[in-house]
Amino acid sequence: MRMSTKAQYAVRAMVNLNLHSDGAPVSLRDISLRESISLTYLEQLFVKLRRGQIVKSVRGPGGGYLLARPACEIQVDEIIDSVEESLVPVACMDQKHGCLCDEQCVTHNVWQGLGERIRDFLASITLEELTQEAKSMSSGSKKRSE
Amino acid sequence: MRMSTKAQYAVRAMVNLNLHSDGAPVSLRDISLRESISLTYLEQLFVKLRRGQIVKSVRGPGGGYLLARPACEIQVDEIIDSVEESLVPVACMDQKHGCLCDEQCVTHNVWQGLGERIRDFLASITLEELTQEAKSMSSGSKKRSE
DNA sequence: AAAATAATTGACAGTTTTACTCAGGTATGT
DNA sequence: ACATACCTGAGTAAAACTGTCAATTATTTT
Repeated sequence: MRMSTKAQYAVRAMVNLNLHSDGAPVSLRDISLRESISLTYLEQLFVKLRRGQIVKSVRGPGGGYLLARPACEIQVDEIIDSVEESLVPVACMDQKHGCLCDEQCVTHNVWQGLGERIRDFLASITLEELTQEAKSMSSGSKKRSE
Repeated sequence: MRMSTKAQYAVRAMVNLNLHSDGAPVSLRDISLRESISLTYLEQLFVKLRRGQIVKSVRGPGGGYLLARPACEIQVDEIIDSVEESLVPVACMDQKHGCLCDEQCVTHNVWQGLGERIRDFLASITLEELTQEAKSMSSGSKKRSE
């Protein structure tokens, strides 16, 4: 079981974007420098994030990206959905076509249930919350979560 | 996010093993035929399942595999653990070493929480339950789950 | 003891996915 | 016009996945 680094980068980048935005667009170059993620790779990710209605782009000098919605309305599962193919753990159940395997899918219910749990959990976390946590981590001492 | 087919095969094979065991060992050849999984691939999986204390092997003619414990004491997460590297979704947190990334891991808590949810869910399902479900599916009509 | 069965092991190979880079292009502010 | 920064698609090296093959070891039956 594995989450792609693509998804991890996307979440990190979104937190960083939200953390350093004060109304003005944030350029990918800045995020790239701060998070040590290759600029061209970030560009790829943000194309998808834009298509997923997570961010808006502003072109030209002084341009960059803005949140498409308030951070409290952006859920982590939406970020990952934009960037990855699917959150559901097994191939047989594409959300579009449903499950193709009729009979032998004894274990189908297991994977389906698991997929639902994963989504529920990630949907329960907002970008707002993550950003707040990041703030308290950098300002306060190193470990503050527990 | 994706669960490897290896894990899926392992769970299917274990259900099939439990379904057709009546005290005597079940050979991989039988499981291979019934589940249409290559024999040599099954062999790979069962080596790991044996090391994971999920099954016991009996060599020689009439040999095969037996459950190492009663089915009600075998949890799905244990099956997957034996066969896959880790259930935790991201690389940075190996259960052995803990997380290596100190500061920048704003999203660390997210993945850790997710990993716990996944484990909790899969640990809540036993091989016994899956086998019962499989029985009712094959004896009853085709769809009985809902 | 010999033969047959079946688990056991390690090495290897084809394919797919991942994680990027590169080379351009397009829009926009100064 | 020019610099900035988004936009796009093609390409690529490395890793992981999904198996196969060959050979060995242990056990039971004859």
